[in-house]
Amino acid sequence: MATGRTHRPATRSRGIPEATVARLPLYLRALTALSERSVPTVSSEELAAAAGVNSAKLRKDFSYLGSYGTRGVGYDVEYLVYQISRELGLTQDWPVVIVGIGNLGAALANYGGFASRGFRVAALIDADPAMAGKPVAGIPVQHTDELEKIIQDEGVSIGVIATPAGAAQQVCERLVAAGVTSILNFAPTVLSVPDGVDVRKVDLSIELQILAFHEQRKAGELAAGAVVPAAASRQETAARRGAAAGREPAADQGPDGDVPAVMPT
Amino acid sequence: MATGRTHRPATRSRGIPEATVARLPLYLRALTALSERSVPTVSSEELAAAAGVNSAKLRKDFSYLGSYGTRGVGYDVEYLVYQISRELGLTQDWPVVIVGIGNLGAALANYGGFASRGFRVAALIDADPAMAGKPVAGIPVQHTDELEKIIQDEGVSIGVIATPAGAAQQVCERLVAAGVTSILNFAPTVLSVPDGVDVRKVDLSIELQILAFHEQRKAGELAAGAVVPAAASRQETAARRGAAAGREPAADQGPDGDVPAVMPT
DNA sequence: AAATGTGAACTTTTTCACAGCA
DNA sequence: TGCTGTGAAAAAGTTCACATTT
Repeated sequence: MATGRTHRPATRSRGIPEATVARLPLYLRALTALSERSVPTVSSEELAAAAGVNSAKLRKDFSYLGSYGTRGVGYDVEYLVYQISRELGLTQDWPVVIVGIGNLGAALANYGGFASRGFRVAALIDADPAMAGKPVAGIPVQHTDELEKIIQDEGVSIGVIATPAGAAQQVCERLVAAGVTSILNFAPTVLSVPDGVDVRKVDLSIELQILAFHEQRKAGELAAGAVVPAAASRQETAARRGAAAGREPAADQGPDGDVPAVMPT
Repeated sequence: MATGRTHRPATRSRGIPEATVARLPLYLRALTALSERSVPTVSSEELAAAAGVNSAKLRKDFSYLGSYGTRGVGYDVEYLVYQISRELGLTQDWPVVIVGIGNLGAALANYGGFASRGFRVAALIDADPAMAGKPVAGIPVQHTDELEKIIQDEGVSIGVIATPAGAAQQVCERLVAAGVTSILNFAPTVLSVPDGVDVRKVDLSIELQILAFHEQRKAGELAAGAVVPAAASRQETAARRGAAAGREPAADQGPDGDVPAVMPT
C-alpha cells in the first residue's frame, strides 16, 4: 500500500521475510552453542536439527542474508554468528526498561538471556512507592514518575511491559510519548499504538489454550489407532462433535514450525 | 516413524487452520470482556477491533467454527464465548504441573490468567530439596522425585517447563514418559519429543531480538522520510549495509498479525 | 439497511528437487 | 562427492468483494 513500489525486487532486495526474521534468533542460539564447543563448521542439516527446523527452510532463510556457506562443506560457525548478530542488530547496545516489577517483572530482570546478546536492563520501573529503591537483580527499582526522564537520559527505544492488564495501555502511551518505538507486552491486553511502533506480545494463557485445543483433539482421536501408547485414557474425552474427525496424524508443531521428533525411549 | 496415516481428510474436514486456532484465545478474551460488561451482541467489526485483527479475518476464522452469527445483527456474545471455549477445550478441567519454581515458575504459579479458563495448577515441582513444602501462590512445592506419581495421580497431560535450559530436556523426557502430551516450554532450548507430543515455546530473548531487528530497520530508514518524529537520533544507527532499503513503511506487526493503529497523541 | 459467510484473488511461507560449485 | 543456493511448485494464510440473509 503505502510505497508505490510494487514491482518485483529488481536488483538485490534487502527484504527479509518476517518468518525468516523470527527464526534467526533460533539459529543464532544453536550457532552460539556450537561456537562454545569450538565447532568450526556446520552443515545445514546439522544446524537445522539443532535449531529444530528442516534443512531446506534453513538454507532458504540463509539465502536471504546472502551466500555465507561453502558448497560441499557447510557454514563457518563464527562467521555466521557474526552475520546473524549483525542482521538482527545485536552488535549494538540496546538499553531496555522493564515496567511493572511484580513476580513476572522480577523474573524478567533476573533472566540471563536478556542481559546477554546486546540487551541491557537500563531501569526497572514500578508504580508502587514501596518498591522504590529496592534492588531487584541488583538494580534498584525506580518509581513510575521517573519513566520519561530515564527513557530520554538512557536513550531507551525498547520497553517491556509486565504490569497488570489494567495499567498496560497507559504505560504503553507514556513509553511511546517518551520515545520508545518497540514494546514487548506481557500484559494480557491488546495495545493500541501509533504507526511506526512495534508491539510483540507474549501471552502465557494463550499458549496454554492452544495446547489445550490440540490436547483435546488427541483425546478425540485416540480411538482411530493413533500414537501415544502410554496413559491415554486419562482425559474425560469431551471431544464429541463432528463425525469421525480424520485429520492429520497426531504429531504437531510448536509456535513457529517443526519440533524435531527424536524418540528418547 | 510413528503413524502410518497420511490419507487426505476424507469428508467434512473439521480441520481448523492453525493460524485460526492461535487467534481463538484472542477473540475469547475480547468476548469475555464484553460479556462482563453485559454486551449482548457484537459485530465482526467491533470484535475485530477489540481483538486487534481485521474484520474479514475474524469472519473467516469464525466461518471455520460454523455459522454462529446473524446477518444484519452480529454475534451473540454469550453464545460465542461458549462455542469458542468448547472448541478450545476449555469447558473441561486441565490439570497442569509447573516444573522449576524459580523466579519465572513462581510468576507463572501466581499468574491469574492461568487459573482461570479451565486450567488448574495441580502441582509445583522443583529439584531443590530446600524448596519442598514451601508454599508458592498457596501451593506447596514438591520435589522432583514426586513428578511421576503426581502426573499419574492427577491425570496431568499438560506440563510447563520453567527450569534452567540445562535441565529442560531431562525434565521433558520424564514428563513425557509419565504421560504428559503437551508441553509449554519457557527454557531457552529446543526440546526433542516423540511423535504425538505437542511443544510450544515461549522465549523472551527471541522476542526481544525480533524487536531489535525492526528497531534497527527503523533507525536505518529514518533518512527516507519515515514516521517516528520524536527522538529518532538516539541510536548509534549501525544500519549501514545494502543500498537505499526502500521497503515497507515503518509500521509493523506483532507476533500474529495486526496492531491497531490508534494515535493517542 | 446492515452485517454475515464465503468463493476467488492474492500474498506469504514452506517444501521440493536439482543445478552448480568447492 | 557432498552440500549449498535457488527456481519452481505446493500449501497455508490473508484480503477482497459481494451474494445472501435477517
